[in-house]
Amino acid sequence: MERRWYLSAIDIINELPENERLFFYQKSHKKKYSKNSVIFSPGDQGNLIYYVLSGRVKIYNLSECGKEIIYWFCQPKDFFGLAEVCGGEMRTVFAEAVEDTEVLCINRTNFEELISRSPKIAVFIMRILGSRIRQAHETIKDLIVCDVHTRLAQLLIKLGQICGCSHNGVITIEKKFTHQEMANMIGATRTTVTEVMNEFRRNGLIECDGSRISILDYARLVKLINFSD
Amino acid sequence: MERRWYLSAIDIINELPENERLFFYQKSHKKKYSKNSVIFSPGDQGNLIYYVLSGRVKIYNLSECGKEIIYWFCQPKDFFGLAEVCGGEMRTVFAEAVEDTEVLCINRTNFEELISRSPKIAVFIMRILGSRIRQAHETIKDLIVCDVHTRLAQLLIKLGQICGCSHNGVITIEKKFTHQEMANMIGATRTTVTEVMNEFRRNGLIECDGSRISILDYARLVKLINFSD
DNA sequence: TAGTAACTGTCGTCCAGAAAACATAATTAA
DNA sequence: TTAATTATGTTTTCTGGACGACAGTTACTA
Repeated sequence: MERRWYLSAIDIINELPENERLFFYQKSHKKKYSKNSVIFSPGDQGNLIYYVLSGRVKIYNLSECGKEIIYWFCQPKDFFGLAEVCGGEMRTVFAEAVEDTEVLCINRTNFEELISRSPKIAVFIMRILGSRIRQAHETIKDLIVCDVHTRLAQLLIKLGQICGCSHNGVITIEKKFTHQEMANMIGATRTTVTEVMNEFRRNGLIECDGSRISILDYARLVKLINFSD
Repeated sequence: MERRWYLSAIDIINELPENERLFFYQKSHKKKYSKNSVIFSPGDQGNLIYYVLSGRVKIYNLSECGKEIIYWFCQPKDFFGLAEVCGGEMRTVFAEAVEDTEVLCINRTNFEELISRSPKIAVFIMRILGSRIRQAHETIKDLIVCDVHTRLAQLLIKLGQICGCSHNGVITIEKKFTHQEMANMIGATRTTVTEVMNEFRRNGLIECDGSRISILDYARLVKLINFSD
């Protein structure tokens, strides 16, 4: 199982040789976005790559009827906005700061210069893109073959891996995701998520206390995934 | 709307400067696969990139219960196997020749050498990867918000764009896709696809004659998509 | 040229989960 | 502190489309 789900697979900046790292910092500039502000929207020209320094960014889309589909959340050390930059294509998704967020931006020209100076970066970026493709494929598969129970169990496990703290067997997810957000991550309705969460709780798989979710029985949650479908 | 759907967005080889193209040919070697042979499977080490010369390759996955999920078909001039190569990761999908197929292969080392000689190639490849990500995201959205009618209408339009011939208003898809294959492309069952195809036919949207599908009323098919959801 | 295999057409049955509609917390703002 | 949001809990109805089961067609292949 891949560790960092919808996130980039590697902390590229810190794996870079010293001089490339410096060059990256030189060529990028810092920007700040306050909570709930939109960083880019579908239709915008995709000329910037973003690297998260602090905060959290939601990558999502809206259907014609207003339903939100969340593809992933970006945390510090993640890149976003990569997919459209090389062709200068239009954005097809929204990026929105869900907390006050600081990012580094680098524009297309500088990015391409960076690549030509250090092909190693290109390879890193391709790894990130590759990992995103694999993730998206897995999501497609899950939407087709798994029911909501399974998708939610999977989501909990993934969230646990990304932003959970393990403490004698119990994994606690501190960052609060609302049922609505979880629903939008797995393509379900809020009500169904509420129901299934409570079912999981009644069965002793998880425990919810206001601001956090605890995975009590990781093993059984995993089993739930494998024996579905 | 993007023209070349699940396919790569550009004919990279022929956009390349002469000497890089030659270098590409030098460093790659030709392989042949007969119809129905598997090129790679999940779990294989992903050390090769493939470029299709002739034939057709299906990129797909199988769920635990044996259901096939088709991500795309590769045609001549398409790359596949890109996503795992830069990290040398394991394959997570199947690639299978659905016709007798000839490909050029290039291994990781040579590929990285190629990139370092010509950063332009890296940019091209990133464009392909980016386009795949966008496509995958659209598929995810469609699975979540659209019903089978809409997804099938969309599929027909896309197939028309990729392998259709236009002839005074009628777009004919010569390449035969079975209902089962179409179902596996949109995450539906074969029976439902059969039913909806017949409904489309009864409504004068399409016409099926043995080996080909004709789109009679493209405009109405498009309208069907936009007024759903 | 039959015989088998792979597609297509059509029907019932059934159920996961969407949709709608409220009631009740729990936060946030003012 | 109180109003106004925003999040959760629950129940009831309704339906798209999966699933299973066959019969009829077309197309390989031997």
